Amino acid sequence: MSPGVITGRLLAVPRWEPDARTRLQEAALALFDERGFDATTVAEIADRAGLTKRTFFRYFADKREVLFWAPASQQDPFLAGIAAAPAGAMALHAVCVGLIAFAAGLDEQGEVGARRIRIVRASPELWERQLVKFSSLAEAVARALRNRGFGDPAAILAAELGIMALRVASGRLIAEGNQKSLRELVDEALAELQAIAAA
Amino acid sequence: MSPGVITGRLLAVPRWEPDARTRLQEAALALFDERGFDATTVAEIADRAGLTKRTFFRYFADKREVLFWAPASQQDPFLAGIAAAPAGAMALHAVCVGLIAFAAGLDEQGEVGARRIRIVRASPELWERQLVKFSSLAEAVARALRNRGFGDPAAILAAELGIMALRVASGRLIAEGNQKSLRELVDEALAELQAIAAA
DNA sequence: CCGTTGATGACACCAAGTGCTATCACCGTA
DNA sequence: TACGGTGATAGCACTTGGTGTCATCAACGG
Repeated sequence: MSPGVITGRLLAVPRWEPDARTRLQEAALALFDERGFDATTVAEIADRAGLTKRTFFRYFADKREVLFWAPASQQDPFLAGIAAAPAGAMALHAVCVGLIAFAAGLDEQGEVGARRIRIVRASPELWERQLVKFSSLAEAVARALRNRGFGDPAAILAAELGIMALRVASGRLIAEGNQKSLRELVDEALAELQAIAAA
Repeated sequence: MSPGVITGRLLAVPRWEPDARTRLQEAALALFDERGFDATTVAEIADRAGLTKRTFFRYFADKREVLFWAPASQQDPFLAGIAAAPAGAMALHAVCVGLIAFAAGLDEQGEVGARRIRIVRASPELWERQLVKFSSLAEAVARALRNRGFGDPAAILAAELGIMALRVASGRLIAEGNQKSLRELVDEALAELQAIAAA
């Protein structure tokens, strides 16, 4: 924050616009929405963001990742919810607490989040990647459960059950045309799950 | 089976060796095992099978599919098991019957099946595709349950629960170094699942 | 004033995947 | 026997995803 820095930032034209990563994500979301994922090339995305193909691949490992990249903090509500669950709770109950907080966080993204989901469901390639994301989220949840002292069959299975509810709920989000929030749908899926598995 | 046909088949050198698809699959399995998935090109696979890259893509939609393609009849034990479950059974019980038959079928593939699983787990790209296969198997199971008259929350969730047990079991198959058969591991996973979800 | 750092551009390159055309054994038929 | 249709393949050009490498040049520190 020295005067020199301020002068440089305010008077000189910066060599590059800031937030390259965000610009790339916005450009990709817009183009995928207009033309579809397959009909959009990486060069076009980079172009709209005022960058080059090579720079795109410095920020995202591949073309699909641009739609999935998120700061690691997006998982925080989930993991915090697990950590905050009452001490004597069962593993699955801790997962429910975290999952509901997580779903509420996604609901807050509003229209951008909904467009994202629609684009992902429209492309088999993107849906494939979405499944990977669900799967690694399940692994993160299982780790969080182990940190709370749960043993291994319980930790893995409770994590997978929670993510399964999330997957089912996000499937219904499209089918039901946004009548309900993701949070409500997750609630429903969890309740149905208990009813079926207990039988 | 006319004489003309037999003469042609026995005396003339056939223009192409038969079973191109199988040859491609065997070549791919061998090369992936030797060098790994990434270090193997489609041209090399086709070459070892005595074909060309272009022909490879006539049989398989992409490089990964060569490891996953299977005659649709491989799912038959699963679906038949669901159809054969006792009339009054709950959805999840029908899924258990089919799932165990399916796992037993995979166990019969022996060493080839085990190599396949090892190769798939070694490559993130292939694991991504495996998740898709699990997911579409879940959809097929849900359809079979609907055909038996189960309603929709129950059909989808029971199907997902069964596939989840399969996924967990196949994960342990690697971790435990083939001590147990997939069928045994599926049994265990299903039992643990009930214990956790019922709580 | 000078050397370092870091984000970017520029370029060449490889491999996946596709569209199109040519080939030629096989098969049925006149 | 001759002839035309069929189907699996080769061959080739082309687009695109993705990577390795080097050059550039503002900002920063001494």
